[in-house]
Amino acid sequence: MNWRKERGRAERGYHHGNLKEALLQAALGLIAEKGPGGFTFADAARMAGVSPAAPYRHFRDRDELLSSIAQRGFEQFEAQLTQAWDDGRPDTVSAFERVGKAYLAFARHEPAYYSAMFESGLPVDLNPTLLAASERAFGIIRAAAERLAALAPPGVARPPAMMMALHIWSMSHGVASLFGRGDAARRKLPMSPEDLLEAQVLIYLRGLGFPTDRRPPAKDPATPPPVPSAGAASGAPSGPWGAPKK
Amino acid sequence: MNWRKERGRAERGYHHGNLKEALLQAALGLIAEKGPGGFTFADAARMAGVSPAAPYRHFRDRDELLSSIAQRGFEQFEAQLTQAWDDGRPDTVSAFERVGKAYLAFARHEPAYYSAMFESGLPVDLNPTLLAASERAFGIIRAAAERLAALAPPGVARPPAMMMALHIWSMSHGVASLFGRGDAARRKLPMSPEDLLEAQVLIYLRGLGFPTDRRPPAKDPATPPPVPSAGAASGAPSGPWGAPKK
DNA sequence: CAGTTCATGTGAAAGGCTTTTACATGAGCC
DNA sequence: GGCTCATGTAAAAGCCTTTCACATGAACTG
Repeated sequence: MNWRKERGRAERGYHHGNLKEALLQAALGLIAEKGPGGFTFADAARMAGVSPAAPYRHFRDRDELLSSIAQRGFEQFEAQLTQAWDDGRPDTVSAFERVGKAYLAFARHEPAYYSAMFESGLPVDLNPTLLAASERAFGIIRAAAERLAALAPPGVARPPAMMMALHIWSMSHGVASLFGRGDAARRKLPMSPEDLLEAQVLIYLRGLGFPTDRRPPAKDPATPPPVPSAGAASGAPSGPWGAPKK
Repeated sequence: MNWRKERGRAERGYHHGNLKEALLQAALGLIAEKGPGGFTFADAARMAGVSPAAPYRHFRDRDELLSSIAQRGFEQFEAQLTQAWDDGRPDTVSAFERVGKAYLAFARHEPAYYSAMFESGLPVDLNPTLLAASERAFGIIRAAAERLAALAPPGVARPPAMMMALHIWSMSHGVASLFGRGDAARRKLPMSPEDLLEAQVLIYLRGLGFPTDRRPPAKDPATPPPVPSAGAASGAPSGPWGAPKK
């Protein structure tokens, strides 16, 4: 993948040859460890072994670099969600839950992208390219919600898919933002973010009339389906429920 | 309240007299308009009419000022939630929903506090005072959840209150972060954040077995209770549901 | 009331970051 | 070989943060 960086600039020659990419990678690393506010244009340049002015040949300013990272983040995000959704296979409900897990997994494993996308203060709405990428990612959730809504129990009126999608997005984003990051600066939980979100989504779907006590073909015995509303100490590997720990 | 600021420094004399407070207010304004990252220690000093070094007599550094704002924010937040909860009057469910609305109202009307609290990248967990304030605020939600859990329908097993509280917090925070801010840099919605959250919470509660189709004493005819799961074009003043607007 | 003390503010300076501008280098192309 | 243009450099201006020695004056003390 990288084939000619990270060498003393003596061997590098005057031209870097891959600076734009090197800057993006450097910035990604810096954001991961110091947050989107702590990242510095000059630092990225230093890390790539070029002068502080060199990055301006590739990005108008610091914000444009940040936008590029957010852009790329939304693209990867969309790819992850698409893969998780897998067009609803093997069944809509379990694929839907996979999407939720993928959301959390992205926030956890790509904190730098996630920060750039959602916490950098970038005006997403004012950047058409970025906005489009963001909407493509949300589109996956909406498509999934549409398929799910079509499955709504026969008797009841069908829930609006757009609303469902927004609800699912809010839940995922809320859990991810408050508890889902790998970094230390988050709150302690009596259960994993994944379990928290899964229970929440199941309760929500049940509220829409979906039968969620399904325990389908038991295709994966390694992950016992949690009992969302009641059973208390279910499969959660963490501490017991109601311990306030205050 | 303020009684001797905002005058040419000629009249002010050598000592400001109220600098700490003035700095907090200035910072609050700056954060509101430029985000927690855009706010500058020097700007706050200038706005208060003192030299750039003066703030260091009141805050160890820029981060401590930010922490103070977050701290104050959590305190106000707690107060708002407490008032909204009103110890569960007149009935637990409607008080509960008022808490959700108060969460959104805070995010919307106090964007500067909200940013400092949740988006400034401050390590809340590492600041005991801040952590305590944050937990006091969350405590209101937890207390409300506990009262609500106690009301769970008789037949079913009682849902864990802590989990409910975390779910409600996630939903509120997700909606507020994604759609709830007054500033421009957020996404468009086919409905108000308030309606979106209310529907979500109602569906969630129904999923836990609560009867949510209650239409109580109709104490306030001005706000028609939305039909959460179905009826589509309910009382929402915005556009129709399913219009993707893509 | 005079004198002292100490919190609070000032000015200057060091060091870093951002961004611009003129100039240097060399890769790709006749 | 010589041109051209993308890419990098050096230097400089301007702003921010933070520190340090020093100034001011409000409050206390006798």
